[in-house]
Amino acid sequence: MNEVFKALADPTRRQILDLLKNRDMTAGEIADHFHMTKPTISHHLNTLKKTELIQDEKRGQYIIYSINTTVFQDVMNWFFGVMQSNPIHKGENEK
Amino acid sequence: MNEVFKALADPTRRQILDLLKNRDMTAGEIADHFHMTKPTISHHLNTLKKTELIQDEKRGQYIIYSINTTVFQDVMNWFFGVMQSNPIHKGENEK
DNA sequence: AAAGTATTTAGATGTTTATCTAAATACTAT
DNA sequence: ATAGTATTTAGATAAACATCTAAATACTTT
Repeated sequence: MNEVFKALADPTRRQILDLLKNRDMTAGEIADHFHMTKPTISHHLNTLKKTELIQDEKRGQYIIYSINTTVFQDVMNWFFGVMQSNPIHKGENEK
Repeated sequence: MNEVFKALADPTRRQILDLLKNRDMTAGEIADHFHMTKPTISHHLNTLKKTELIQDEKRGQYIIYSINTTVFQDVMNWFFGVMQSNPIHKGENEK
């Protein structure tokens, strides 16, 4: 879970997720959207893959990346948890 | 927005938010929950404050910290955006 | 005003991380 | 098999970050 948050902390990696939400893409296509070398993007893809935020599939000489929304559920749950303050103490902010 | 994600990337800072979701706390009370020096916690509090994930209020010799859920909305919106894949292309993952 | 408590600021240090270039691997097509 | 294309691995470097100790600031109480 900590690894997921760390993965999301980088703007390039979040942009990759934004790209993949529209359609699956090869590593090269993804790299073409950035002003960075392919090895750098490959590193970011690997970071995302390790957290299972994305998955890859080899097709011929290409590797196709796609988003995996399963892990997002967990992150969302943490957010919901934080946003539901304890009602006994809620309102103290306004004092 | 990038600063918010970077702030959330540290486990100690997320734990601070977990503490503050229950009740407001002084800097000292927060620090007592961790095996770290007070300056270190102070630094984390400052990072959270800069992103407006928390706010502080001076009361006498204490400084009371509280959570600010406003910013969480923005982060949540990003997540919702990523999780709604483009329907035209959705389903290609299963191929 | 002096002493005590709460918190932050300053400065230093070791670790992690984003990025690069160069080289390696893997597949395709001639 | 050779050449070409796609992608990753390895190794290096510089910047960012978490943490510490020591010192400073600010408030309270005697």
